[in-house]
Amino acid sequence: MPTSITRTYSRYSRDAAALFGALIRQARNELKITAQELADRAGISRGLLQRIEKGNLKCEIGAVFEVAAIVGVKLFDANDSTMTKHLHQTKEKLTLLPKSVRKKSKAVHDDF
Amino acid sequence: MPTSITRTYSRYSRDAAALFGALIRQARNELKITAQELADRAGISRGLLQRIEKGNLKCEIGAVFEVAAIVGVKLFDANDSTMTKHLHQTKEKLTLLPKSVRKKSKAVHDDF
DNA sequence: TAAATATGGATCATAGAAAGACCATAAAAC
DNA sequence: GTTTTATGGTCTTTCTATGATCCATATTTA
Repeated sequence: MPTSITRTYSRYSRDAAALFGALIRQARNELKITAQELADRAGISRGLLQRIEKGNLKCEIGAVFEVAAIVGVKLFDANDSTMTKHLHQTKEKLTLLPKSVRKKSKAVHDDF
Repeated sequence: MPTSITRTYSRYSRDAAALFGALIRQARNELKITAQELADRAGISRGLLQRIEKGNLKCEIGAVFEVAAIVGVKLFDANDSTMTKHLHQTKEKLTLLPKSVRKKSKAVHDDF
């Protein structure tokens, strides 16, 4: 076997993903929609949704975010501390937020 | 071209990933470590770190969480509202958290 | 200034994630 | 009870994200 690349994950990453998945599943159950329906709405397969809800770390983050957004589990809520805490300090991030579009001074340095 | 499956993402997912990547980059700059060094520590390539910092949604969530944890950008902080808010309501999630390990009543229904 | 280092981006091969079946069991609905 | 329906898991194929390597441009250091 030619060097299979087994990635290691920290405890924190595993816990975070597991909890995030559990939140999604809980929200889905409260909404009373089936796994198949949620998967369809997110544009993913039911199998992938299963892995997301189990906290599998080898899922693309886009799929996870989509599912989470649909059922209403959002990491980044406008009035939530997790993000806003970090937000008020820097200027770099302003270019990223949809609301405040800054005009660049001279050349294009940001590629977002 | 035989039907490439182009996935679509919601506005929210794109913004969340972009902001998350920006937070990582900001934290890395404040720590004054190079992209290569952070990538090495996370066990990923520099190219992947670049994409994470740019908010690319097609990255595995495990890699994103690892990087975030290293530089100290944590979605799920113990005393942070984003997670704890949802946490105090359900019992299902308790099996997931490292601290509170419940003993199952009879058979093994949970596979975590 | 020049030399060294860091970053952005592009290309390519491949390990592996995702889709799409499948089946078995579990849970609802009847 | 029976009949749907939902879920968990496995397997195979398709597709793509990742790592590696390259180069160009910034940025830093001497």
